[in-house]
Amino acid sequence: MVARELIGWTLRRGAVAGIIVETEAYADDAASHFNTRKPSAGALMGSTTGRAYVYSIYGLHLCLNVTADARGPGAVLLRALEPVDGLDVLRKRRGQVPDRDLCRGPGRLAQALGVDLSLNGDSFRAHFELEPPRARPEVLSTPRIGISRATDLPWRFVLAGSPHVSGRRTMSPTG
DNA sequence: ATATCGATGCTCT
DNA sequence: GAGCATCGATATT
Repeated sequence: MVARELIGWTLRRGAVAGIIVETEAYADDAASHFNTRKPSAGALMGSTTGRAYVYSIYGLHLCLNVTADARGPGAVLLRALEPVDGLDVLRKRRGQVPDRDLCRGPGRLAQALGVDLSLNGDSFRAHFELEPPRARPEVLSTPRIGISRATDLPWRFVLAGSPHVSGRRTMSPTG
């Protein structure tokens, strides 16, 4: 699955870069915009590869996806990065938040990268650059977050042990 | 530390 | 008119 293989890659946009530490896969399942937003998103997810799919959610936030076909419709939602370059730009765009939260969560990530709706449908490579990981990262899979359908599918992928993944922290601090 | 809740606009029915 | 692939602030332990 493409979403899994993207973990550990470095995503660059201009002076800003971060390691992809969290993704989710959407295909032809009940939670996917391929089904729930069929007229607008369906065509993009169903018949393109390597394009940006950007949408607004809850009227306030944007989310960034890459369309990718794995013998069927699909897209990968980029949920979190570990910032590695252009921290000053990220802080400027995100405001006064802890560095850990600069790109932790899909809405934050989109804001930190300066993503806007005009990118929707463009070639992903026209706006972003991807560098492969040096070593093979340890990847965990979990159910997806923030959806109410098809919650049983383990299509969320995270870099093991990364403090930059989104979601509530349930672990003790002494680690 | 966790739990709850409101904001706000786009898309589909 | 309803429902979101969310975030940040507030209230409570």
